[in-house]
Amino acid sequence: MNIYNGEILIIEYFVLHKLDDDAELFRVVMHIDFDYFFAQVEERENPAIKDKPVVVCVYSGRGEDSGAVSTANYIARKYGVKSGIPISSAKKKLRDVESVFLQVNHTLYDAVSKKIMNIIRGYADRFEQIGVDEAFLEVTEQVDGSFERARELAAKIKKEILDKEEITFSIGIGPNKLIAKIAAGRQKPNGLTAVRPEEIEQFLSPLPVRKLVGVGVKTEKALHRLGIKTIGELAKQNLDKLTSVFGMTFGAYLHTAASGIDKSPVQQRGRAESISRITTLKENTRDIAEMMKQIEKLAENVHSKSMQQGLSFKSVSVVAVMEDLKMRSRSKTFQNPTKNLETIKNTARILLQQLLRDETEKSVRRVGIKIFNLVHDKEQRQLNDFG
DNA sequence: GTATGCTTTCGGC
DNA sequence: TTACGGCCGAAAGCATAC
Repeated sequence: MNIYNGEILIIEYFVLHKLDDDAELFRVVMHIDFDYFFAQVEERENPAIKDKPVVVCVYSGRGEDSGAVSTANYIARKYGVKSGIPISSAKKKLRDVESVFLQVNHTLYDAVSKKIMNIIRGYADRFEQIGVDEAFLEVTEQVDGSFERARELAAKIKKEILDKEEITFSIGIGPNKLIAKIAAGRQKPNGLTAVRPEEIEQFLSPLPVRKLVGVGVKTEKALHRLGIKTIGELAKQNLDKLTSVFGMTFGAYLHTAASGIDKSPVQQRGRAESISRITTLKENTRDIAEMMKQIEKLAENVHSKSMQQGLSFKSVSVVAVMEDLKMRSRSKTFQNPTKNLETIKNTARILLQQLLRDETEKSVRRVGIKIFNLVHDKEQRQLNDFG
């Protein structure tokens, strides 16, 4: 959802008024969130590890325990192990416990995810997959607008996936995506939470403003300065005050979102918006030739993926993670889409030179590359036909 | 001042 | 030596146009 898009706001405004006239018109949306997915799949593959902490890791290849935690099961989480922390500190937290550390196996997780998604999709009027372990289902027609039937459907889906794939997940049900997503997060793992339209206010009002899509650290701080901490407090603000602080578009968005209003449709996602690869260097360096060796490999990787999917790209970006783990990036956008591998490599070299010219002190730990502003072959031909 | 769109950084998983 | 992945989309930052 692009909340800055005026067109969407106008549509929302229209639908709102339509709703006033026709009150029984509301949706039933389900959000499904697989529980600690990677670690859960590993437990399924080897049930013997189920009663121990399971930590799925990405090893960087630098030293024995260099790398970060991708996911951990709930037993490991009790010891403070969670996604993103260094493997070494996870081991420290678990030093007194018999635990299982595994390397990520994306091929396996992708295959399991695909099977499950294909089953779930069958129960939705419309289906929107978010990454490998989340999905929104529009089920209004499936359940004829009944939240009771939506609950039954959710239980049925849970049972079927447990029987067929031995995977559990948490489900949230609400009148829109915003509510369904927050609801899914309330009871985890293996939860089922439904919020009916008449329950929206009591459900949302005690929650921190940060839970709203569109509210990041900066907006949260700004709201705190105004004495607004909860969604309920935000909903009580008058529209003029919010728009005077946050601007017309964003202020109006905050106002409606805090009231639990979200008209963004459940929509089949198209192609990914970007394709990227990143890798950790064997040693920190400022030697461009050394980094380019890696970047060329990444470029070939990204390029072949884009070719498989029939995509051209208009933009290339290079990212460097410096020795202090701060991230720096530079990008370039072309006039016309291309699918040329050499364009990626040449552009990457120039961008990397630029980046190092601006960042003169630190050496580089990781390098990565990204193509974006992707154009599907068919769309491109159409554009050309009409252009 | 406000809306828009592009670039860079952040943050969730 | 305190010390960490890889991917994605969202959020923040910034430039430009009106």
